[in-house]
Amino acid sequence: MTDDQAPELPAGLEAELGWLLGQAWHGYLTASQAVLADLPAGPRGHLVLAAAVHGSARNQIELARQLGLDRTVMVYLVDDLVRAGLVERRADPADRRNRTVVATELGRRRLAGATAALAAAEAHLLGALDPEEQRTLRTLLRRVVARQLADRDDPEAVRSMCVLAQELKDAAG
Amino acid sequence: MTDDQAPELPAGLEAELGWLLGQAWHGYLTASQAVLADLPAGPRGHLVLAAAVHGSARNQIELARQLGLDRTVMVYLVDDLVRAGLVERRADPADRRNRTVVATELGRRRLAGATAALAAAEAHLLGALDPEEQRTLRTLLRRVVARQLADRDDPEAVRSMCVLAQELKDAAG
DNA sequence: TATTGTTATACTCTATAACTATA
DNA sequence: TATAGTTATAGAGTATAACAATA
Repeated sequence: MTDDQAPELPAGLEAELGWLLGQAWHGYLTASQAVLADLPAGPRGHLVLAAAVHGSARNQIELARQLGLDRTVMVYLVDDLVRAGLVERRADPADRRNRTVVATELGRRRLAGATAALAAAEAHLLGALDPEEQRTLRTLLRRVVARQLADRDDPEAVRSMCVLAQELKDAAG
Repeated sequence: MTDDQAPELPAGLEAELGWLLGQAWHGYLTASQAVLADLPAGPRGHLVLAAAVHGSARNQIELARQLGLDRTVMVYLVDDLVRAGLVERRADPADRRNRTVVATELGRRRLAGATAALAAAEAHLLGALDPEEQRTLRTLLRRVVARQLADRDDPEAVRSMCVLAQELKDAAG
């Protein structure tokens, strides 16, 4: 058992960030889908349900922006959760265009179970790291993602990256 | 500018591993696609091209297993790279079922440019972290992924996780 | 006119099965 | 029969545009 290192990979690729992120994401998807199979829309349904229980958004668009989803997929996700009786769409008296997504009592109970199951999946996924390292990984990821979200609304950031990349390409090719 | 923390997220979700991994992966995909737009098949084409240059696999199935791809998508990726003149399929005299994927001279040159461009994208993506932290993140991810790959061929691992998740669900719900 | 929610459409990615050629 | 490569097909996920209701 050489189980801590040596995933059989072409040399020079084992530290490839894209490959690492892709594999980690794929592993999370697989594990969370297996564990949340009985929840409508799987891991993304859990995300929406959790937000509904917390009640942090006044309408679906705000909810979509918070979770990094498109407003059109939010419709399908909420549809599925409504059909399962886990959330309700409530009209906003102040602005009748808004639909506030609120969790039902059943939704709250199911969220508790789903969160516990997801915790087991995450513990399994990060099983190679000790608790301190797990905290470090989450912190680093959180900072990377925070920067990303800030850049997302800043076209200048992406443009300057592409210009730099083109210069490097010209220099190398 | 509160730009280092506080991505506007429902409380309790900002440390959600699945959300963090999904956002990080999405950010990597977007950045790498922008920077590798002229490379066939984008970031995955780069992965295959890099493996071809390194010459670590004797046939397409071995290549697919190394990169964590399906053998059927490998066909499309290699097709695209062949059409662009970056790699060739060579018959293996010892076993004529095998196709060895080898890089052309043009492929080698394009890989150098693509790798440089990708490095710029990664630097931008991890710009919130200092070099030491970037190394730490890669190391932690590598260990997580290595464990995953080991588990992937071990059905017992997934099963035991699901059993534990069900127990937690029953206890919570 | 702008915004929210919704629907329809198309495109990509993925997963599966089946077919061929070799062994 | 088993394996490597390929092809075809269906499903999920995503992105875009268009539409109705409301502001």
